[in-house]
Amino acid sequence: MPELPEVETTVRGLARYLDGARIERVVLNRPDLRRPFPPDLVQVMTGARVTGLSRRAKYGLIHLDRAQSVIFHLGMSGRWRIDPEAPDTHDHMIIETASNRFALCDPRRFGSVDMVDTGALDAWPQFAAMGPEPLGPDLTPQHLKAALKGKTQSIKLCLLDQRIVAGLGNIYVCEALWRARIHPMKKAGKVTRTQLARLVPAIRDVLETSIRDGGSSLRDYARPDGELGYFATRFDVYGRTGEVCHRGDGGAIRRITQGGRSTWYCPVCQR
DNA sequence: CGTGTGCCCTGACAGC
DNA sequence: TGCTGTCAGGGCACAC
Repeated sequence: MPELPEVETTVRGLARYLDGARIERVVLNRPDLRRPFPPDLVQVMTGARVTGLSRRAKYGLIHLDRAQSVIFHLGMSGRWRIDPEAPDTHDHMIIETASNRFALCDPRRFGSVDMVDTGALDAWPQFAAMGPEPLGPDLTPQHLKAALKGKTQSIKLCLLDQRIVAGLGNIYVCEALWRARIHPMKKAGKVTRTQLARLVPAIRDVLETSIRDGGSSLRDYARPDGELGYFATRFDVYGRTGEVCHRGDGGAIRRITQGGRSTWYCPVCQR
């Protein structure tokens, strides 16, 4: 169930075992996920040393000493299992080092694995079109004002657009809009400067809080059974249909559909 | 161009 | 117990 905080947690967890290690064996249990696996993936990875791991938006990157980076996306249901005790039907890619085994498990197969020249990562089409990292210095109220100018689409759908901000998903858009007290149906071009000034720190805070919670579950990540422990955040709106707003305004959380996906919000405090 | 819709896939759960 | 329908944290192709 990966959004940015889960991908960040995953990358940090993987790095503890994989960074600096030599990949001894790679096994693909099927030819593809969303896309076919790169044809030379196994050949390039086998024998390579991992020089580092990083994250861009919801993508995790495994950098190799062969000027190539393996880029994984966890889709809706992907996760890495470290040292699993038993195989899973949906373990699609297995990586082995001298000390560990890593299984990329993704039942719905909405994820992907790509391989790109490390020097050309910024030019990789999926990255080239992306907006700023929400936790980086380039996400500012000014950036949002310019990117949303004239947009008649709802602010909710615009924030899910990776070209405007890279890495926000359904949960954290709902949560950030609640924190910033912005109605999800509001036309993006009409969101005020005052609201945008609240929205930027709201986005940062909710992501940072979740990463901290995810970070606390890194202990679970390293459990002998290899199960990935997801953070357990208490959401303010996500999935809370009919429950009372945590702001104390007496509002009942409402669920609507936008772009075919659910949105939750408080009709009292979000305007 | 911007915007809206449907689909990719499996599993969990509610209701009958 | 099994069936059916709905929904799920994402992204893309396609139609207008």
